[in-house]
Amino acid sequence: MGALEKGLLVIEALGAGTPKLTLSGVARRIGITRAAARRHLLTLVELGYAESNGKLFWLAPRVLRLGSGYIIAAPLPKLAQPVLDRIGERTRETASIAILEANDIVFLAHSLRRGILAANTQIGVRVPAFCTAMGRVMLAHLDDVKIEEFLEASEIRKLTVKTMTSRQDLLQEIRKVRADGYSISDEEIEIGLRSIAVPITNSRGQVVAAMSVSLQAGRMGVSDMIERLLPELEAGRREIVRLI
Amino acid sequence: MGALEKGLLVIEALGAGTPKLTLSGVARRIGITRAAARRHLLTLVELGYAESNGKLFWLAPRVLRLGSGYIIAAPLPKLAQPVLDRIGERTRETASIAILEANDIVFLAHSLRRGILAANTQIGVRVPAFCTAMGRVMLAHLDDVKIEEFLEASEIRKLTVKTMTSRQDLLQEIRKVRADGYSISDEEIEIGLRSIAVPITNSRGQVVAAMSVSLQAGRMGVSDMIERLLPELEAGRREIVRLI
DNA sequence: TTAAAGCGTGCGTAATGCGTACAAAATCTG
DNA sequence: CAGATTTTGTACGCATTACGCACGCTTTAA
Repeated sequence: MGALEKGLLVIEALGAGTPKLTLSGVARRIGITRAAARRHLLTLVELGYAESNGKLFWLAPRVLRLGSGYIIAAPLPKLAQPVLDRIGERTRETASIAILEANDIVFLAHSLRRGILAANTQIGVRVPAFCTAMGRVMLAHLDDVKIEEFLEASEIRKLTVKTMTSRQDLLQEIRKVRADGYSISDEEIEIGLRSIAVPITNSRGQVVAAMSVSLQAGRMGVSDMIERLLPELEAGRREIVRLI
Repeated sequence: MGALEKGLLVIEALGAGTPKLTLSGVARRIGITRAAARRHLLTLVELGYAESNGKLFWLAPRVLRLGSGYIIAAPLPKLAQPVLDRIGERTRETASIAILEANDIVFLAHSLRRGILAANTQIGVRVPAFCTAMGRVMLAHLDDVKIEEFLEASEIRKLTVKTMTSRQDLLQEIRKVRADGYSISDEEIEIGLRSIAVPITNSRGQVVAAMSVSLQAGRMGVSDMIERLLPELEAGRREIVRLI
């Protein structure tokens, strides 16, 4: 069913990066002929998923129905929400769960907020996995070959001066996470932001998500995080795994 | 290009309501033959947008790439963000923008949060338009016939005891909003939540979004909101309209 | 000013997706 | 509990759909 595949790729192409694209731009980006791109774009416009001025094409709000469905329908956020809220209340910090999608983590739920929340942590937001505690904790349960493939496919870039960018070091770090059972990102995403994360497994033991607590760097040091936040996360993790 | 159309409908069907659906269930819900539903579902599974155990089908995280693209790529949230932040800072309340999508409003951006935020206001979240200030302010710029059609198509239900549910009254209220140029929702969405909203127009004068300030009912009365918050919103509105 | 490269579009053809018809479950009923 | 009946999932031949080539036009470079 090629039409569906290409159409979805077109939507992804329009959603990634440049907001408005020309017909040929879309064709080039996903490697199809211009004629095909044209047919798909015109169809998407007709269906209301895209808009056009005849020259450029861009996404219409209707595509929100496609993605948001997952977040609404997914069972994990619902059953994890009370656990997140409790952790948030007990630690007075922000607790979140996220999943791995391509090279990014995607936030699915947060604890009810107390105090100011870091800017880029809202539901549906994507952050490169390689530099986040949640990302590493999910990667740690892959075998080394897969991890290397993942790192190879990732666009590794410095988000802060502290971001680890050597693929060698990252593999080493993820191996360490695998042994520890948790991961910490110390200002690697944003200066002033520290996170600690644990994996969430389904009943068959497969890692399906990660849960984290994030805080301003000034509030707690790394060793305190392990001592005070990790037990909370572990308790929450056990509870969620039981519910899944 | 029927395959694409039906495939997208299948995704929407899987995303709406029941998280897991059977093949025939999908077919029934969108009015296609079971054979067609089967082909589309199998393709979606193969492409990684859906998952299945052979009997039931559900969405895979990959669909997040489709919807989130719009929010990331849309220009409005980006250029409105500083305005929202300024309003948030000056009023010490939460400022948001949203668009109208089908029968709902969808939040696209918020001011940086100070204090506690109402639970169901995160980016991408949908709320029925008929009972929100932002929804009504966007509806007000349609003609009466369209508004009646909209109300007819909406599932009007009481979210709180204060929710206005008579289609007559709602039309009347929206007419009033049209005259006033702003709209207030007084605990119609959630007890304890008041909002005031103004429309955002593009350079051709078409209403493309709405901007609001929301607050806990205890903090400010309706007349104070008009007196103190509306001027801020108006100033922000002018600024955004200039930038569009 | 001309050449060249890039872009969007119409058209005949081959493959794709269509619905019908059948088999297998699941559900109802006496 | 067995037969009847509805409901569900699957295979196949045909018609439609989507494919890419080729053409004409626009924009960029020489």
